[in-house]
Amino acid sequence: MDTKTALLDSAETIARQRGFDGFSYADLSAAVGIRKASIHHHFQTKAILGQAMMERYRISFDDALSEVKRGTNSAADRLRGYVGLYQDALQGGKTICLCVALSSDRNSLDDATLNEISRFHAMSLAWLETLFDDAKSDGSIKSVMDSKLEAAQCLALVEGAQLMAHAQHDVDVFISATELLLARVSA
Amino acid sequence: MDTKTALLDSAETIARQRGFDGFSYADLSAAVGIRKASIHHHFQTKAILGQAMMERYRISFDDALSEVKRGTNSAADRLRGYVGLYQDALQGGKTICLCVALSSDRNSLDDATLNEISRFHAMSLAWLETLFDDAKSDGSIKSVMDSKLEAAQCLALVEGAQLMAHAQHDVDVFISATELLLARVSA
DNA sequence: CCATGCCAACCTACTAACAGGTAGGTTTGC
DNA sequence: GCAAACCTACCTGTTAGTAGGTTGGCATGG
Repeated sequence: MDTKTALLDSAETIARQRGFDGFSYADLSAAVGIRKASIHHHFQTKAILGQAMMERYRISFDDALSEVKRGTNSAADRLRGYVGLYQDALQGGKTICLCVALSSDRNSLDDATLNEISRFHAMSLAWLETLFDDAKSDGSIKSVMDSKLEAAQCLALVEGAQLMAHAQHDVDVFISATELLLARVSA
Repeated sequence: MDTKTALLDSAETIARQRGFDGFSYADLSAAVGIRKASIHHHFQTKAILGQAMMERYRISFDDALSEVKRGTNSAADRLRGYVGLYQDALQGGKTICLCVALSSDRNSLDDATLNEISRFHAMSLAWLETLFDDAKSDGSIKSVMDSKLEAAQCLALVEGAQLMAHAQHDVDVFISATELLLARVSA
């Protein structure tokens, strides 16, 4: 496999378990099998690696969202798919969404990476807003209020649920926290 | 002021801005005005300091919750007070709840501190569950479902809203994310 | 077809800064 | 005179990052 991709893969895996400050070039070196110094050949600084990692994550998450949209018919199903993405990302409580993981260590990130996080949020909010707009039309989600606010609430909820579930290494925490949201569609 | 208290104050302030990995004994030394080595006289290890910090935070938050309960008459007012606590803790987006801050760096925490985080969650959930139980009686919050689930959802929401608001250093993100929750009481 | 040059990819060996923590001595106030 | 509180000076390990050399494959020109 391409070394650069392997580095991004390992960095993402560890970052999603331990945060941005939680992985070092030494960790990556061990995981990928090249010397620490050689990593700098692919990513000159950790900041550059961080940005590349977050950018790739945002794009692949965007793809996943498109996939959810393509594979569902109602807004309700789409919401189930969305929450499912976050639940899957938990992997039993051991890992979290990269965006949540990096948000925590915001002080060690450079502006470019922070900007990627903002773009991730904006992308998610726009996707959710469309979802709730559609829900108003197809009536598949109960008592939808302002779509923008529904989107903001929904994103904060899944991110917070992930954070808590990860803190306790228990996916049930996530399930409980999102149950009422999903109850608005499954009744 | 008591040096030990000053150390806890500084540690909490920095931890709430930058996380547990985000502050060092050197930082505390500079903030409090004693030498790095002297800090070990008060807190032998950083793990001990972390636990003491989280324990103190949990207790003082418990007090704040009691205060909210004492100062309000309806479940609705209590919920407003609760969300207000989290919004105040943001201080414009610069700091977050210590529990959210430490949850992020869970891998650098020892078991005692993780346990404090669990106790914080349990305490919050119990308090919120009572709140929603009372809301069912006094009818001051719209369409309350299962109280346990409402509590889990509410806690995840405010923690997630804090995380996002902090990531973007913008308190409005918190306000948007919690607006619909508060709309259930202010209508 | 082979010599030359070139460059990406990797290496060893190092640095300066910083982390948490320790050993052991000094100050200060009851 | 004793102990809590603080100090200087140090240690070991880890961090991101750098300097500079080696390797191996590919393209070009004779």
